[in-house]
Amino acid sequence: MKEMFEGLNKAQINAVRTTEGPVMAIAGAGSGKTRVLTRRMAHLIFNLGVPRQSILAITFTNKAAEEMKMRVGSLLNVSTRDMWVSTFHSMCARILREHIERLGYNQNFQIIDDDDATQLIKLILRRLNIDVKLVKPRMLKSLVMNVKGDLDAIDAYEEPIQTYLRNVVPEYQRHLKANNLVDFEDLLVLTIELLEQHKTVREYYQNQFQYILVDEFQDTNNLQYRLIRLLVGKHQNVFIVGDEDQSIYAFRGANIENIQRFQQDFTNVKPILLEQNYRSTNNILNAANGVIKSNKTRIDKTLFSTRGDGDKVTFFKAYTYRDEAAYVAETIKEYARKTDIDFSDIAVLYRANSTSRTFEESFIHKNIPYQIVGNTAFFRRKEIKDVVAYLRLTLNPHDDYSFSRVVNEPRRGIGAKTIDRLMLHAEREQQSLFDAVDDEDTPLGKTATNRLRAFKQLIRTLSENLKTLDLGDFLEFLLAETGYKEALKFDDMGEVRLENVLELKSMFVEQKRAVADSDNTVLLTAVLQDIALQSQEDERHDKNAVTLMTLHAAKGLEYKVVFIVALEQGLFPLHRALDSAKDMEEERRLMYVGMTRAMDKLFLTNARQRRLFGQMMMNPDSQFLREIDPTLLSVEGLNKPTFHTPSRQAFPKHAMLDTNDEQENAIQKGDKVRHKAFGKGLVVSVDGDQAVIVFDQPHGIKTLLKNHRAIEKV
DNA sequence: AGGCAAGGGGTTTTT
DNA sequence: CCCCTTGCCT
Repeated sequence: MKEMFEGLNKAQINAVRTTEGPVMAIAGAGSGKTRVLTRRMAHLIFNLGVPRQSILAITFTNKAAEEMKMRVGSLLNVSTRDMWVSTFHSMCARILREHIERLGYNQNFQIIDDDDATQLIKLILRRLNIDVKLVKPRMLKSLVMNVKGDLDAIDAYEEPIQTYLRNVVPEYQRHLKANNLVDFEDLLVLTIELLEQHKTVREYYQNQFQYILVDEFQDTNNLQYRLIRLLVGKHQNVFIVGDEDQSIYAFRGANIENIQRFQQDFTNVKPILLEQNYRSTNNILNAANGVIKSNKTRIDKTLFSTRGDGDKVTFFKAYTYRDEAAYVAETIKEYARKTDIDFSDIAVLYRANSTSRTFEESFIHKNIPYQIVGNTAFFRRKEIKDVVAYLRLTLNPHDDYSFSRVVNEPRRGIGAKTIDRLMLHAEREQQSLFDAVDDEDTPLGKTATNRLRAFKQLIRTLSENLKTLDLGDFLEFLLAETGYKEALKFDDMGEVRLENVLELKSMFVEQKRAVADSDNTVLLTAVLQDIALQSQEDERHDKNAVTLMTLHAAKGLEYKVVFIVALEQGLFPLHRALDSAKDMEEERRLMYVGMTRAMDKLFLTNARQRRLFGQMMMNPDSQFLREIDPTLLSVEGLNKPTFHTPSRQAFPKHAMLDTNDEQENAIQKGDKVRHKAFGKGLVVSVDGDQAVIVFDQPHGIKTLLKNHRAIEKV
């Protein structure tokens, strides 16, 4: 149909119509790639008669997948419910749910999240008598994830890490498999294993997926790349969309080189370049282009927009971090008052989650509705994780991980010692904790054994009731029977927590509507899978509120007005990236991603002083600010050239007043000081609240509390 | 068993 | 500043 190409430019139409063979679309920020992807799918289905289930589209988040399905659905007026539009992880879970028994796992496998994986690693480290102070479980966990798909990679690590990995990886995998658990990485690794080892399964999917589309290709990791290669059958109809300038997930194994690899591994790759930006005004775009240009390892491309120049990019430097937050809040209020921009058109982006707090406080203070994406993700809350553990235990009583999580939650007088002993015993006897409880020769006292048996009986009761009750009722039953609900009454946050837990009910209802199967086990497994694979973005609600989130979470989104805050060297870019060219380039791409989220107006802000890790810090401006052509900037606040003439002060005074200046004359490196006892001195360095000061002889070098009243700046 | 306080250590991004 | 561990006390 004609309207399939309506409103598309030449390059976009080309991207939609070039359906056969490998195609690589390089799509700059805001170049309408989502549009291209949805139109391409619609074109395949509607114009070319491709069955809906023959298309596999990979997106970066579940939310993006849902949106894509919805758009295709409304374009064609068909149901897209069972289309294969999903993230890599969801796709893998769907495939594994079908075939995982070939790999020796049970069909009802559960997916554990990162926190759980870290905990498990920690437990294993303890078992192996490795000091968790020497190896951080978190750190080791990410290494384990890195080598999982390719055990030979362990050789490349130095000692003692190599030995740790050699010992921990097999143990960790054994634990997961024994408990019928898979982690995020397993979803990919096991699917690859399945497809590589089972020709019939591989050919089945290769035949099914006649057309494969992959979004955000620059952020695929090596396993995901391998998966794509396995799935692309003889037809070679694979369409990738990416932009190396927006690759921001290297820490998670994303490999930009996959873009080059793609061109080598597939023959006759047709390149398509989408350079017209439909999102931002030229001032914003040029500012962003200026920043990204400093990256050496990239192919130069220049986005252009026909949206006009628009406003200049505003850079505001505040005195303190609170001033900065007050400025942002004030500015937002002004927008809301003077323009037709809604709160939901505005986003505040930062490098690290911890930055959000100050802004949150300021928004509360100024009555600005806001929502924070990600911070304490719903599904990572304790109460949710507890109930999920109960639900998992109900489905599989031999899930030791869930068992130990809730055996004493709420308190049942089963302490750490008891659990530890039980675990060791179970380990020796090669059985689950659930089974070990009934053993005659456990090294446990009578009281402990009785309490454990009562818990075991509780799990049995839950399992039985799951068969008969409606899922919603079952949840209520569980909360009552386990005593969890009762315990919440004594919790300060109990009411909210109970509400959170009961939200699961609506997920049950939804799942029931989506899945024809009414078997509770199947439904519950599906809900638990959704919970495990839910991403931060997926939980965004679209109420009329300013959105606060990390730059990473902003990927793929756009807002009329965007603030990028805390632009200080050391914070963004992060100090740990400063001495690595590679990391710096990734930071810069992150900045680029952030800037290109803005449609109409971009604010860049920072503060001279910031409270960080409990200390006052003074950091210079982020170097990214210097990488922007000054003619595109409108400078306000402390750096404003005319700042000292109050009449021309662009920013409301109250933004500056609404703060407590904690130390107007904080001592810095290079300052000359006078000490009551030691006389004149020169500050050579400042570390937290301490300063190293060189005094005249005979006193010499001293480290002193910099704010002490004995010291004064001269 | 469990609660509480003190102390130490680390601070990024997340499917 | 916050999280986790540890050790002491009940």
